[in-house]
Amino acid sequence: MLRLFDTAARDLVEFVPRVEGSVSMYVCGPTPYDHPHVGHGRTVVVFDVVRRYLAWRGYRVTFVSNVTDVEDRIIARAAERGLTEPQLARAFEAEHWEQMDRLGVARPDETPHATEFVPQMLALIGELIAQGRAYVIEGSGVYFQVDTLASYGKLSGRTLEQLLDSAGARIDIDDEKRSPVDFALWKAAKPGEPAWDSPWGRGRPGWHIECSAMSLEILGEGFDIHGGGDDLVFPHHENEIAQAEGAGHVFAHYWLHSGMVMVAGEKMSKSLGNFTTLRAALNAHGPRAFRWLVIRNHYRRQMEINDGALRAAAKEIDGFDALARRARVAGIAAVAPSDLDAFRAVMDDDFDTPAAVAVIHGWRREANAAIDAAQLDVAAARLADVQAALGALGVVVDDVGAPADAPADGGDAAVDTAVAARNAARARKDFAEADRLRDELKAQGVELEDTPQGTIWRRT
RNA sequence: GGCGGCGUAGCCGAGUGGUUCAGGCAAGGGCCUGCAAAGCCCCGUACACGGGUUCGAUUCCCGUCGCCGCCUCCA
Repeated sequence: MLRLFDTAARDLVEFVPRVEGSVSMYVCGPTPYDHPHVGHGRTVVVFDVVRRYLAWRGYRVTFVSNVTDVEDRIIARAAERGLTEPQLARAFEAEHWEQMDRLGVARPDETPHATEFVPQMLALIGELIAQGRAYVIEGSGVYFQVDTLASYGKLSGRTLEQLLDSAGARIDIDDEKRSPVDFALWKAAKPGEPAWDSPWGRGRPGWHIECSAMSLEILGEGFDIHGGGDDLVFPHHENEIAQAEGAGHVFAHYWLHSGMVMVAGEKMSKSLGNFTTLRAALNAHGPRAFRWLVIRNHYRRQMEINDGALRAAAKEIDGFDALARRARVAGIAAVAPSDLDAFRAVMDDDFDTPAAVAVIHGWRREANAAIDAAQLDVAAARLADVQAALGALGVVVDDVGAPADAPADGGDAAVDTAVAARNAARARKDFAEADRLRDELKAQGVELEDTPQGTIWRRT
């Protein structure tokens, strides 16, 4: 039985999909107005792991993740840079996919762009007006009237009264809105802004409407899982629910939220300016170290991502590579995994990847010990378990090190020659010469290992 | 002010009412090796603080302190 922590229920609940054997999930994707940072990287990896695990567990997964390519921040940033909104959005979206590819994040089955779903949004807004849950302010836009929906606040655990209490202090009160907590579904166009025709005048969508419209359009009524970063619970996801259910639709059944990335104890955010770009982090320590660090932490907890943590994660990955390497050298053949129950049990418990890490490390040690003891059949079985579990988490193990992390620059033949020369020196007990050659190679980024089956090398 | 989360050995980080326990990284000892590297073995009685419940609490309850998130754009 797979259990997950549903934000709306505020508890662990059994996962029962809408259609047996299938999972439909929607995860809020980027608003591409700036470089992706490591916080985005974490969220995307978290849901990639969820997706992969569900698929590994036998579900047919339909994974949708949007791009909100029309939004206030894009308009503002494009104006600053003297670019058109599409130019800016496309450039940052391209960077987003580039980094996700490096991380081994599987592309979504569908990637709806807000600008391509304006008709669906207009239809949803029309339904809300027809239901009496939205109103028009001439020259300003269309607003959702929060007090028409008794259940408003159910996801984030707030009441209308609580929201109104804090609204006075926190929200700029727009005199025209019927209530400060009402939010925009459609914003009237200002000169020079991107705009579409609508029954309520030219304008553009409000921030939340695109996700309601696109998720329902693509995945249909009552789709299974909606995910995103923790900071989207309110107002974004709360408002998505209001828009969908206010118009009479059945929205997502389960809500998954991933914890924030912290920097020295503070949330990483663009407004604080304390962010590390994803590109820089991946360049410094490699994408596998990043993914592993994310996996080492439970997805709902806040976590720190920094150089020290990434370095430690990289070392663990090295250990898996080393196992694959010595398995190859020992001539171990691939076999089917045999004992994945422990892995499945912890993963079924709200995707407890840190516990899964412990399980995998146990197998790694057993595999190594079996190689030491020349019990190759045992080693092969444990190795298969390690690789199967890592594969379910999207972690690639490479027995020659990580070419994606450290691009080979050729020169293999020269290395082989040097290795042969060193072994010749060793054979005649000229260890000074042997060590000199080894040091020379090390200076070139090549490390040697002498094994019972001969010397192997890898680039560091 | 409202809602929520967290405080676990040097660091990171799971978990549980009770004989042995996460796991990783770092440090130390040993085996292996010409020396290394890789690997294996050994080694740390930690659970913020104060009460309470209990035969017994790190784990349950209450309180205190500290940190963090959301309530505003935010992954």
